[in-house]
Amino acid sequence: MALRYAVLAALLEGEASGYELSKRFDVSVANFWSATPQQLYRELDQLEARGLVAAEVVEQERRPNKRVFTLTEAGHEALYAFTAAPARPAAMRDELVVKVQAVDAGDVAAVRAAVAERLQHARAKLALYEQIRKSMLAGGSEEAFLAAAERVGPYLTLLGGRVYERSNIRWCELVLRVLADREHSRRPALSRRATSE
Amino acid sequence: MALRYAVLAALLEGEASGYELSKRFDVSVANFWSATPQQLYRELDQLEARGLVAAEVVEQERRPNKRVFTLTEAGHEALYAFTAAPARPAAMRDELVVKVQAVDAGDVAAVRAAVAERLQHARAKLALYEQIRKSMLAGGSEEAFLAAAERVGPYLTLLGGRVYERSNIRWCELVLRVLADREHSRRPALSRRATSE
DNA sequence: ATATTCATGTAACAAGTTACATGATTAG
DNA sequence: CTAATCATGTAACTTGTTACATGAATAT
Repeated sequence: MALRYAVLAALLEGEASGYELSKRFDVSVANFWSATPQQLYRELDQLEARGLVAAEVVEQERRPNKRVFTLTEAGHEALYAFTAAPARPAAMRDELVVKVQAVDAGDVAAVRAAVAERLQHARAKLALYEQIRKSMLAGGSEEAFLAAAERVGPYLTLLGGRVYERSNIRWCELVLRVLADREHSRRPALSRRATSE
Repeated sequence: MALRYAVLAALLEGEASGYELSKRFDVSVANFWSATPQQLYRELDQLEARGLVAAEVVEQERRPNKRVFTLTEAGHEALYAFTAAPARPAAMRDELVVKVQAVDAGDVAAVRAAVAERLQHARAKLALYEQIRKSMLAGGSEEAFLAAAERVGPYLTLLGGRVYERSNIRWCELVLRVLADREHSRRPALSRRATSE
């Protein structure tokens, strides 16, 4: 269900083609929802069929034609209704955390590498968010921005991404520290079955 | 794929029935993966068919019989291989964030209420994590625990949950502050169409 | 020359959710 | 006596992922 509204919310930022939306929803950028292009094309078709978005084919000269989508009145209403409905708690699902949970029975070096990679990624994302924030504030203060802005939602979710990545960074650093200490203090490479049987 | 390994990782903590696992994976508690009982029963059947877990029917007197699952050698190997494989980045998917993103075109009061609820939930979870942490440390220091513990994975994911809920709390408080300020400074209830058309 | 970007889609599959069904036991 | 806990499952459905396919334009 929520993908539907994420798409409608994304269209609040302005009309877009499926391709353009797929950028806004790209895992490596998205700070409020992520989805693959395939999900978006399917969802957009359904939204159009239900009349929540309107598609207009824009012919391009040197590019394939594109279908540009806009929110309809019904789409606005559906989005409004969504914000008014109760939200269910977010489910925790992160592969990396499973690896860390299983690290004692796993390949410690590989897990450390995966955490290090996540750390790098989190830092890159944080830097990106800071940049976006700067350009949103356009030289002014946060207070000024919030007082003047028509829309605060995108700014708030941006700050959410910032807070999230920061905590990611803290956790990754902590995990790396602990695993490094472990490797120093424990002589034998931990066998898979060190603790069991 | 990852649910499979999350189940195997959970069984590192000791044998369990489907029902018992469903507690460990309960959304309101899970700090490393969440899943519904139905997913678990299905996954356990598959894992058993592949020989990654072994089921033993335990007959109980005043309770329905239960199937208790344990990791097999093949299960250990599969889990090890999983930790060694590259992880893909976690996708961002949280309904509440979509509501916040759309708050300017939505029911502000309802969104505030939803954020407040999340805040409460995050505080409760944080308190739970602190309690679990305390009982894991068993009166000693973190250093002592890490030096002595056979398994550090569960402790690290617990800290992950702690860091995550803390950032959740910070964000929720921030969002509530901003939305409250907004309501004070803006006289007219924001119509859904205030900025468009 | 080759890779990347723009632009859309189909098909098959894997994962996750919801509703329903059963039935005994224990705690309030 | 009612609700919660223990314990397992089926079926239908919705979401999300992966692989494949097409094809031109631009940047390296």
